Amino acid sequence: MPVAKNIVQLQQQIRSRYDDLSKRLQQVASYVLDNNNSLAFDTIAVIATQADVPPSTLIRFAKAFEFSGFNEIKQLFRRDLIEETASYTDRARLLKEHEPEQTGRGKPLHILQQFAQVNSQAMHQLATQTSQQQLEMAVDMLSKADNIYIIGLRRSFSIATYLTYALRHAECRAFLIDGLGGMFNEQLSMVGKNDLVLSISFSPYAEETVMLSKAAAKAGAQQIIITDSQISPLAAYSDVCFVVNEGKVDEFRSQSASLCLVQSLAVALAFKQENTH
Amino acid sequence: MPVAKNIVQLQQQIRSRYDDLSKRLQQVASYVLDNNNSLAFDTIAVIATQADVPPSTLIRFAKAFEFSGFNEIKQLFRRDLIEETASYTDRARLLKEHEPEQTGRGKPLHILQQFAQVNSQAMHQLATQTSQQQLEMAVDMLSKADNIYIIGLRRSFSIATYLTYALRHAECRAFLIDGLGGMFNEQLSMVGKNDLVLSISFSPYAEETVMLSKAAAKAGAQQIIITDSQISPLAAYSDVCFVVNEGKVDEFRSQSASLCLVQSLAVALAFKQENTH
DNA sequence: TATTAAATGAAATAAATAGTTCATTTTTGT
DNA sequence: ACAAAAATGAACTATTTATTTCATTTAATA
Repeated sequence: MPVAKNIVQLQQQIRSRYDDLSKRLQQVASYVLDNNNSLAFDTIAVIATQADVPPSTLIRFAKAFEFSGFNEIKQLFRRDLIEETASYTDRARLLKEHEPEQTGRGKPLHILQQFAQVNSQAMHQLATQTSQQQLEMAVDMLSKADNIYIIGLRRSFSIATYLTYALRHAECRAFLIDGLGGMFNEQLSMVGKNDLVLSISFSPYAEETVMLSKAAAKAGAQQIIITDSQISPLAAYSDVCFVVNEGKVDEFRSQSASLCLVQSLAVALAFKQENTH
Repeated sequence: MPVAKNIVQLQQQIRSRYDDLSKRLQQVASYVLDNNNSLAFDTIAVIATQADVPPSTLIRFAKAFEFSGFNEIKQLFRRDLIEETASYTDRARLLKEHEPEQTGRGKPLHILQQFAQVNSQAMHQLATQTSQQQLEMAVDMLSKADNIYIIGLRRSFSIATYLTYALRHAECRAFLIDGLGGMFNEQLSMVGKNDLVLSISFSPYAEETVMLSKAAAKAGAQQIIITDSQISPLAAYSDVCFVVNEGKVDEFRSQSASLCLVQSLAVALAFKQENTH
């Protein structure tokens, strides 16, 4: 019997061997099967107390399943928790540690696989960390605004571009602030009281985006912000602020989660319009 | 100021005092705000490395916020994670059991979850169905081209936009064909023999994109195509053709997989340039 | 720019946590 | 019921992890 590589395997092994274990080891087994969170977080001493066995029994249990110590079992549970909820950064680090030169570092396919992995993770995080309330508020604001001005420069420009396209398809008066013809100021000055500004900006935050945010605040317009950190300079001006944890490969940040968020907003808005007309 | 009793309180305190903190303490602050899971799981040594500060700074940070040590902060995040995962597991179970009206069909969060889900799958598919050979050939062609012309209209415009941005950062002569000022024909006619055209087009295929493809073929330029079907009208002209299977929610197609592909190409190219110079 | 205070980081120390040992108890087979 | 073997638990040791210290650097003040 090989040593278990993840929780599911371990649980299977425990169940299949349960009847052959000694009394104390059964106690441990049943605790291990029922208390995932405790295993991930508590110390051996605490776990031993909870399971009502001496600490050494835990180590014996681990060794009975071919581990070098109980800590390896705890690691298993930790990693599982991380995979369920973790920020992609944690994930990526784990990947790098556990998956050395498989596809070949720097090779295109390897890069693609890393991005795919990291994006997939970021998607999950986005879905779990975004609240219904934020979303509904944002959609509501979008649906009530006279005009919607969208700004996102440099890296964020493509996201802004897409959102503008999508909102137009939801029959919104959406305008992309692109600075075309050097007309940033002219475009910025259009924002009025019943309008809404949606800014997308990641570190390093573009000057113009921050300026628009200020201008919008002054004009009394509502604001939705999509950014990458709680302490983003934009967060201060926002009515609704989405902090998106994008994945990255080496130093290259992905965009996928932001794109997903933006598209979800547009589609949710489309649904809403449909139901109210 | 009383000591924070939970994550939300702590985050508020950090944000409000951020500007008054020293440089290193700000580094820690920003890491603490953005890496919940790392804080729950990693040791001080690991966190210090990730935040790029010495361990002692973490303890100083904790003390600046009235904790007795950094471990108290870690406890805060652990407790929060336990609560969060418990409720997430519950929610996930409920979702599966009551599929229909639980999160609410058409509700923003439900839409976001669906998109996150299908995108995550699409990522996986992309990573497994794309071949090393295609990718390497594409990267090679990109690195050798005199000029790179990129076209993608309507829905694909944002992807084209992003690729242009990314290639410019990899020090490529990349040009976005955007039809600005009604100059499609003028832009198209620039394509020469040693140039490369990268077209992105999904059904329904934009006329201009197909035209460019033909023009490029006539001019003897190389072509990379990103599309959604083997029988796309573009596939015929391509030297390398990526068929991307995007996810969709109801009738709304996602874009994330294409974005991921495009970014991987750009990063792979950047790596290649770096290694050859 | 000289002086002092604040911030920083490397290395040492303290605390905690995990794992080992061995004497004792319990079980098993005859 | 009696070895012999297996299981058990208390106390000990080793290891890892958190915290403190202090010499050095950086920034502020006069």
